[in-house]
Amino acid sequence: MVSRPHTGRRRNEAARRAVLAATISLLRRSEMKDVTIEAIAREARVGRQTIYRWWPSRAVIVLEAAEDYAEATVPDPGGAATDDLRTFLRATYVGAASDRTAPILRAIAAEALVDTQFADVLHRFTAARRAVLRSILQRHGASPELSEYLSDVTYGLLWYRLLVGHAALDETLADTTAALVVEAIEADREPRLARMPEPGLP
Amino acid sequence: MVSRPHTGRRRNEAARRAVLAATISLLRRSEMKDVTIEAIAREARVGRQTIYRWWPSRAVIVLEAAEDYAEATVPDPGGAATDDLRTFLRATYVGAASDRTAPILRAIAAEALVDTQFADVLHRFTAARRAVLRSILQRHGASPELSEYLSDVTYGLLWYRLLVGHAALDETLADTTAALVVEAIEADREPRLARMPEPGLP
Amino acid sequence: MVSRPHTGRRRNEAARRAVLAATISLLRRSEMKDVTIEAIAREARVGRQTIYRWWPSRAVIVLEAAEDYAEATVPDPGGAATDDLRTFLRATYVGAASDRTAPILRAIAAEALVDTQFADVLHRFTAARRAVLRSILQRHGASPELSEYLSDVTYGLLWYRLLVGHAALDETLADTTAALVVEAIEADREPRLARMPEPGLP
Amino acid sequence: MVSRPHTGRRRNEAARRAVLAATISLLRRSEMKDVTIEAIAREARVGRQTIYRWWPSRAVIVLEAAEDYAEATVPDPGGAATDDLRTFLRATYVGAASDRTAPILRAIAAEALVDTQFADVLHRFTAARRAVLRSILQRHGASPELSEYLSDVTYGLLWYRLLVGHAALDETLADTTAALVVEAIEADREPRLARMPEPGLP
DNA sequence: ACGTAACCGAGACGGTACGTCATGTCTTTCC
DNA sequence: GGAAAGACATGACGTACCGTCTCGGTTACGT
Repeated sequence: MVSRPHTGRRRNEAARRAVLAATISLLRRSEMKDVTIEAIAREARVGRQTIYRWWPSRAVIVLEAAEDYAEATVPDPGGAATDDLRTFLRATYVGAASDRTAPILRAIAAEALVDTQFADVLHRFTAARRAVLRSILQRHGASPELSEYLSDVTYGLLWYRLLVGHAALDETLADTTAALVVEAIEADREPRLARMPEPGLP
Repeated sequence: MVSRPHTGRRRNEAARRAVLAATISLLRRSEMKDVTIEAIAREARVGRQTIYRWWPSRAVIVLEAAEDYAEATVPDPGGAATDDLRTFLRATYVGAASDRTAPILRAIAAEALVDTQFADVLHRFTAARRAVLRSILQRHGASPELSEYLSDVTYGLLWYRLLVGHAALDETLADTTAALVVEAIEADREPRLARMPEPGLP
Repeated sequence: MVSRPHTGRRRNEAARRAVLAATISLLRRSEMKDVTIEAIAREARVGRQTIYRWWPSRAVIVLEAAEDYAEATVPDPGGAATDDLRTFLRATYVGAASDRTAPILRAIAAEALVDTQFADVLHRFTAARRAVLRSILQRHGASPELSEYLSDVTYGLLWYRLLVGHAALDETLADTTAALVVEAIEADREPRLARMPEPGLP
Repeated sequence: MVSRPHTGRRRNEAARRAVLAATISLLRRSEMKDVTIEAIAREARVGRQTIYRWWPSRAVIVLEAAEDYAEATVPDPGGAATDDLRTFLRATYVGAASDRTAPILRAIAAEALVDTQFADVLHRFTAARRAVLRSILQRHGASPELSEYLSDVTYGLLWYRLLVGHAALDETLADTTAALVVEAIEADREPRLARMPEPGLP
């Protein structure tokens, strides 16, 4: 006897999309603390149990919403443009800072700081981005170790301004950072001068 | 006529300290989401109303606890050691990453991401740190604009690793960053080569 | 088209009964001021929200508990026995004075005196009882107005002794009151003497 | 050695009067449940501790306020008018029902139902009133036992309407009750007819 | 006149109950 | 068997009073 491949109603794609859309919408309109599962279900006109059936936590909803959103709005993340570091950084910074995206990134960070199980969601999320940047940097001549470090520097700047909000994330910043990164790669290959002395020595 | 400056029982300093100590203790032992006002009151053996009387929100308790703690454990933040960039960065990174401090910093960031009114608390908190670093960088020869940028880079790295937790915040990282910063200052004064071409141009 | 009559989980009858039983139990064991919603929920092992969902106030819980209890313990309120006034009053007085019932009636009165919204709960509660007595009195020949007055007299005596507690509510009292009432009905129909001398009679 | 009779500041009579006046005022304006010690202190512009120093419970404040008030407003309770039953009942019912007095009587009853130690305050309070009425009834020819019973009937009616509030306490009611009482006294001396049969007998 | 003891107002303290909200689970009915 | 509706126990929220405990300041004796 052939085992039945599936019984019962299939997952309702409309409900899934309604939940993710409601999450994005709430994320933009409200503070994170008001993006409750209750509110998402209300907004999406969906049963609360439907959410619990398909997503293990609010964090994961937010993440999936963010990925869904990223996929829809950044159609070509791995295109030819990424060959050029400056273009990549400009797109990255400006995209992250946009009113549509920033609240989502901030929400993900907030959850990660509050909830352990969501911390590695953020871990994976950022790791994917760093991996892309690392490969670009290596194509620009950076060693694996250096590209690791420099992608932390690059994304650190992004998240820091996102977090603190004291200064803009714009194309100028992207260009400055691109220059810094290129400079660092070159310096790593042919050191300019004597390094700094050890602390405590004259 | 001067109205009476105070009537009635004075604020109990022991209760204040108990609340802050309980907050620090919970911050270290638990996830942020378990650091409820309820839990703080329980831990501090204090009436809940006493907390509401003196602190407007959980965020402010956490901040005050953090400041209280910083004051008690970092007795000399502006000492002679800060003359040396590398020493400063080592102390900053290692101190921030310590098991005692990291949870507090993370808690402050979490609140800032969730609560609008607390966001500028983080703003001021980080501004003070950047100001110190900026003055060090300027003593190392950086222009005001460059020191602004480089302190963002430096603290961005710190907060990024604090946030994502994918890599250590140690002395090696501090040294690498010190080198990057010094390199950037020098490059700003005597550019090494031709800059990168404009994107989109041949 | 008739809209859907109900969706979702039904009200849990066990929870309802548990709340009412807990209320009766607390009413007997404690002073009224200790019969808090908190305590009822604890005693009934029921969520506090469940109580707020179904009852608008503590007063209404107590009323429903009392009615539920009255229904369970006075199984035949409209039976043949009530044809006889004396039997009805004996049952009413002795029942009200019993250790099981008196605390409940006193508790209801206490709340009514303290809380406006509970006052009309007592209003309805007592009105139902007076209505029964009124119909008995009318079967005994009393006019509507007189039966209204006499049922106030009869229940007034009951509540007064319940309130002050200076004398018993027993069968002797019931009999005396039955006699008083019958006397009053007869006197209303054929005045004993020249009360106010009828015009035209000697 | 003779113990010192008193040292230190004397009790502030103004504060005492302010508390009692505030209590009477609140009793009239609010529900009993809003007459909190907090509210009394606020209204009287008096420290809360001053209340706790002199009065053991809210009930006692209410009682003292009531006595204070009665003394001030009912200068001659035992005048010649009490010779006449109807006049006495009219004054009693209308006085009790007045907007100034009813809230106070209700408050006393409420406390008596809730607080055991205050129950006999109500006991004594009502006993004094019944004693007056009893002596009037005996002057109208009632036996001691009958006058006991009839004064319960008379005051029962009063308190019942005060408690339930479903009907007025006015001069008509007083007259009707006076007639009922007179009728009962006469019937007790020369029974009209055969009494009712024992319940349960054929 | 001066000490000192008790009173006064104000108000902080640890508690407890309030009524509301969101959580994650369970149940019912419809599709 | 998926989905919407909605009841369930739980527990934190922020508020109001409770009764107690300081506080400075104010009387009003007794020396």
